[in-house]
Amino acid sequence: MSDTVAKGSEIKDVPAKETGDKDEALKDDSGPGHIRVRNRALILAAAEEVFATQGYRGATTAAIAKKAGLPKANVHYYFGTKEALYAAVLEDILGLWLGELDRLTEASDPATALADYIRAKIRLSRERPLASKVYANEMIRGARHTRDFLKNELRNLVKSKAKVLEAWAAAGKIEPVDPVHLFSVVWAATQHYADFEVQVGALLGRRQLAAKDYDEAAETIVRLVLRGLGLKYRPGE
Amino acid sequence: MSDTVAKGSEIKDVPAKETGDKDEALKDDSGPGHIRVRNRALILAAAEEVFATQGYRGATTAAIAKKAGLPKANVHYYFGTKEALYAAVLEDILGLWLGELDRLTEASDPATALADYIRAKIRLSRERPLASKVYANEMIRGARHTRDFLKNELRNLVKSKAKVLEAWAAAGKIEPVDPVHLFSVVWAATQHYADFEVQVGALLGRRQLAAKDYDEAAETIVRLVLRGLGLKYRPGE
DNA sequence: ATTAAATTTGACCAAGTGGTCAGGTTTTGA
DNA sequence: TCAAAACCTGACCACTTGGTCAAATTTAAT
Repeated sequence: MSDTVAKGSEIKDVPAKETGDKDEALKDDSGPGHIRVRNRALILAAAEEVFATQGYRGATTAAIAKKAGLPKANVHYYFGTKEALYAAVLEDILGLWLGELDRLTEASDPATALADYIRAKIRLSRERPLASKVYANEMIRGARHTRDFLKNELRNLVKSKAKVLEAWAAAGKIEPVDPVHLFSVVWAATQHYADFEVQVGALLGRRQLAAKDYDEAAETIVRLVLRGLGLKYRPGE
Repeated sequence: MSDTVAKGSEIKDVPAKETGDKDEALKDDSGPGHIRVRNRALILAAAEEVFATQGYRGATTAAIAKKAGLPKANVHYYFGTKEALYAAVLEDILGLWLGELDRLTEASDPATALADYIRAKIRLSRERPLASKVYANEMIRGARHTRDFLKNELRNLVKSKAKVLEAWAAAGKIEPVDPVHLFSVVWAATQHYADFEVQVGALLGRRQLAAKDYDEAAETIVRLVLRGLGLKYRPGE
């Protein structure tokens, strides 16, 4: 099935017109390829929502097209197959995940860096819950499209951050901890507020989570993590 | 669509033959209704696996039937529609979730009770990862079949356990904490080892998680939670 | 033994599904 | 101005899907 993919690719394989060409300011207004850029963005946003709420198999190209305000054939014109579109959505999302870890450096203060990282992750859960849901769905289904990313990029990144934790521990700044389990707990806890939003909302008696809820969630997680590593945490910080 | 469900229900609406009739010992060997009990169990187990790994829409009744070793029409004979089968699978799972919370009572020791609860949840993630995945999928997709459960049973249970936490705090045994966020973190962290098993495995460089991994995960979570509540935690406990 | 109830199943169907394509329109660059 | 490239899209297709059904077989109870 997936080997019958690139059939009409002669038409679609345009120079790719990567966004960051020259001037970012006029990236979606005019100029050559601006239609491509705009429509791809429309489709990707629609696809993220449909994949997040319906799952991979539940997402239909027709539903994505409708949400993007384009005919279905147009979706296939830009992305070829549903699978390729899904891959493109995932690609977008993976970048988000890797970004925030920059805060954790050997030179930074453990308590501040960890707290900032957790708060940034919670902010991401609030601002991009759909991205988180697509990713969660992908993991649950066995990471068929993401296995290489997990085993290479993500694993290496965690390894490098493990060195930071070890350095902090060696300097007596934190207590030793298994980095994989620490990151797992932080990711699980923060992403929970995107993926299980409806459950948390039900428990809090709200239809939607409020800004305050995300803040309190972040503070709870920060408190557990800092204390768990032997650091001080003052609620009013 | 869902209103065209119970058409041939005259045939299927047998006295239901609930399992726990009289003698649990011979529940699946012989006697009237034993075929019904056996086949329903076969189908439910197969459905849990297919729903977990393929999502609701991705699960086909044909795949479920094949995994159960029965013809597809037989699946519809016992459960009517795919949606009803999904509901039955969820029903099974929800019971699991509510069970373990019994450990948290006002009379029990906070550190022991919480540690036991976390370890029990991790054990569940290890023993029933498919159930956890089906549940996670259901939450991500907006809890369409589970909203009442969340707003009633689960919310009330959390409210009653919140009283336990308050009592502990009032007695000076733990520091005050928002119960919803505490449970959210514990559930997120423990269920992560079922739902994101493949990610944790990739980070640890294993194909499958080992018993040791689950134990270390549990200890990490216990450590963060106990310390976060101002309780002592000794690694060698 | 007899009969009613329960179970089994191949064959079938209407409604989608991802994907294709030909022929059109618009945009772009020279 | 004009041709080439990019873009658009209604109509179409092969295949899958959940669900149905009638006829046959097995089980249960008297």
